[in-house]
Amino acid sequence: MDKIAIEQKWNQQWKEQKAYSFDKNDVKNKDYVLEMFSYPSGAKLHIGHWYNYSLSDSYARYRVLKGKNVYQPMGFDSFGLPAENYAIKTGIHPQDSTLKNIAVMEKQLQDMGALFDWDSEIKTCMPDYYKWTQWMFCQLYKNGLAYRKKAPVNWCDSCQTVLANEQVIDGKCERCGHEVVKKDLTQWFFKITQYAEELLQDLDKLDWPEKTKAMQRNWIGKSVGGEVEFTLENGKSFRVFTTRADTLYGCTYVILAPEHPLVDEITTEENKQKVALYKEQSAKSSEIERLSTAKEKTGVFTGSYAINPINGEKVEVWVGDYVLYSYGTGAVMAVPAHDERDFVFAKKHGLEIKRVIVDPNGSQELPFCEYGTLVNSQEFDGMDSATARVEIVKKLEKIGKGELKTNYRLRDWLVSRQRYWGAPIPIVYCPDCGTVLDERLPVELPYDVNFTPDGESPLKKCEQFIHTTCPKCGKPAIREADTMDTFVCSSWYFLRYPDANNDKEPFNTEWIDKMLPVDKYVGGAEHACMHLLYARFFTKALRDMGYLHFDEPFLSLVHQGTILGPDGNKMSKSLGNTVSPDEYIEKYGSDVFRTYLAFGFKYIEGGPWSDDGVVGINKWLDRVERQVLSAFGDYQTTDQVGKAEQELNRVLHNTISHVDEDYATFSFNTAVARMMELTNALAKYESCAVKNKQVYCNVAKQLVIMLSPLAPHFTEELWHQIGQEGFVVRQKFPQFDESALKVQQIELLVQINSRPKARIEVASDLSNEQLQQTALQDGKVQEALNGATIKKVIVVPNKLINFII
RNA sequence: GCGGACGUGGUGAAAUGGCAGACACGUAAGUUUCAGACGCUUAUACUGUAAAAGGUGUGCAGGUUCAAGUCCUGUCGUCCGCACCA
Repeated sequence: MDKIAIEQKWNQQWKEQKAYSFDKNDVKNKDYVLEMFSYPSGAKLHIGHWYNYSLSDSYARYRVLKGKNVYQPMGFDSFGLPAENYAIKTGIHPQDSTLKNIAVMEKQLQDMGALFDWDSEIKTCMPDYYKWTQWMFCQLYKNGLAYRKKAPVNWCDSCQTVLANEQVIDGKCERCGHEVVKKDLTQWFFKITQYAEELLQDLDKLDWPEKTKAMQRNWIGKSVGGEVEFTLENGKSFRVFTTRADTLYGCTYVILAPEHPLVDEITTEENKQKVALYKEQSAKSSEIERLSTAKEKTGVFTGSYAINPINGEKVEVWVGDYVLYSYGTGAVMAVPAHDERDFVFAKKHGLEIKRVIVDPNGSQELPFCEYGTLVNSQEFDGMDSATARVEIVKKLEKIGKGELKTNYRLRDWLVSRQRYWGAPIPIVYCPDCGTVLDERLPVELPYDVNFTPDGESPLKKCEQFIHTTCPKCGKPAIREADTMDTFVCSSWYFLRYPDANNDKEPFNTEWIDKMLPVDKYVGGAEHACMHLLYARFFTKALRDMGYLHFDEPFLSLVHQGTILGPDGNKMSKSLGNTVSPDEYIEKYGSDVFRTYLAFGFKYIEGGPWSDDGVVGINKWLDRVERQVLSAFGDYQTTDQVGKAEQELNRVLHNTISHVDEDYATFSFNTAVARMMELTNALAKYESCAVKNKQVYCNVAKQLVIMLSPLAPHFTEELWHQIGQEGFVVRQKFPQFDESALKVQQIELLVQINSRPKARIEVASDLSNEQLQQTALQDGKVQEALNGATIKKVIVVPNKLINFII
């Protein structure tokens, strides 16, 4: 068979005759299989795309064979920085390059032979989509989940622009290598922190890789503790957050972050210069430097004192940049005896170190950071740390100096970008009405814009865009010039797919309540704390607004592994280790390539590219073709079902049960191995002089069906060559018959003291006693036993018998 | 430092606690062919032997078990994520 020539034929016939399409009238039986949509940055599909999309499609096809009504959409995440940067470099407009890339990728994805539902295709850069992305912004704004505030962001002085976090690599600009600094700018945020607890709790409900769940837990970073109020001499007060209130009696000083607003207020005259200098220095140092654990702990004394509320002791107030203003309260109580950082700091600056916890193991060493028993803590002496960390806060609560408190490391999501190629933020600034939401959607992104970076949003210089009228009062007003992070677009696309052509609303609530959640989501692990977290946040926020009625978007998640370059490094143009799928597709066709990707790697692990096995897969498919055609050819037949037929059937059903499970768990490599075994069994049966046509043809047919998820064109062609009706995708996955696995004779391993000694042929239905008798009669066994006394006999049915002597 | 995963032939990799290396690639020999390609057959962990028998083998060291790649403890190494989060 010319595997390449038949591809176009079947792609066309499938399309024309609607070989498969999702049935909207059978939603109860729906199976929403989704792959993370792609970013059309390059012109063509790379190996990673093939690995993700073709094998997820194999899973989808498997589910169809299992009788599910599979919905598998496809689209493009088409806003974003790469297209804009490409435009800056070449002058080609991002929209032109993006749409051109999409056209090529669409063609390739169609040729792949996947079951994508093209009727619900999405392109996030088109107004009919981003209109609703803007609508999402409006809903979040109206519900207090979108707000604007001044915040430090990544700034590259050389490119004169703000950078996304992803663009900052080791503290440097990805594009020019210039050091990135923090700059205070007024930015838009989404209040994801409001959902921190639920985002954490609901992870337990999800069938996701443990690692991904762990990463999200870590990212959300819940810590339970208490806030303690310290009063200053001037009467003002501030709070610190601590998870170790049990060590409060050991607090010998407190530290404020340099950005803490109280710093200037409380610094005494003689310390002013020193503190100002320190603040300036820490502001200048890069984030990387400041957060480095290796960095020396620096700080200066403000000259002021605060009162420890638990014992009235006067402690020094310091400023130190190892305290982060963005976490907790931006202030920390220092307990040098029981915290490593405070210990180092106290040693360096000659501050008091006071032990209040004793090591249950008796060690005198400091710092001691574990739980222990309290000392020097008045009425709490003798109490264990776990109890005291709660009891001490409770006491403070009574005197109004503290409360139990839970903190999260998760920060609100900064969504504004000073960039052109994104969805405009639907906000208008009116001289009279102030900040006004603009619900005259879409707020269209203008085409003619000078997007050369100069430190300002490109849209700011676009007169026709920036000048508008106030939606409230109608007077002239100015538009927000920032666009939204592309992660906003991808935070809800899975909700749009099932209702992609709805021009009245982003989606119909009743309909997506039936279509969602996604049953199987497949995509890279790199999105663990970004896309996957944002999408969960959107789902919960929309649920609370009443637009949908489920809690989680993706019930089950699979990460495909990464295909690396042949040298074991990540494929990249700069390393020159990229491998193009095209040459393989041209030489062998997409089916061989898909099947090789299935067989050559453990799906969830990936690994370095090697094409050693491609030829082998090509050979195997040729073998399959020969065997299947041979089964439907001419030979001497019989109606008898003898040993050979039983054996062929046994292998068939063994294959069915394994392949079924393997497809379900994305273990494509072992599924192929089992089908190779079946092919070998067919070859063996072929050599029989007289054959049972019915048995033989049936096995061949079932093999074609089982193979079809991996090699759809090839199996379709075979299916018709052997005179079968209808399309393969409309067949049923073979039914497993356990009784076919039974054989009359089995080979039993005889062990003596767990050492293998002999193998004997026995009937499979013997009782344990009969087995034992049979085994003992065997010459080799007798020889090995040599008359010894048998103490114990262990029988593993159909496998082995073990004599302990 | 914290969290997650992994460690098996020349290579990709298999193994519900039950014969480690399935299935392939590669390699070697044979066969088919005018020849090559393709196909087919056989062999292929290490050691040992004329051949057997035997012995040793899943990073390392222990443990549980009749039986451990698999379970437990410790240890070394690799990869990934987070990291001054109070």
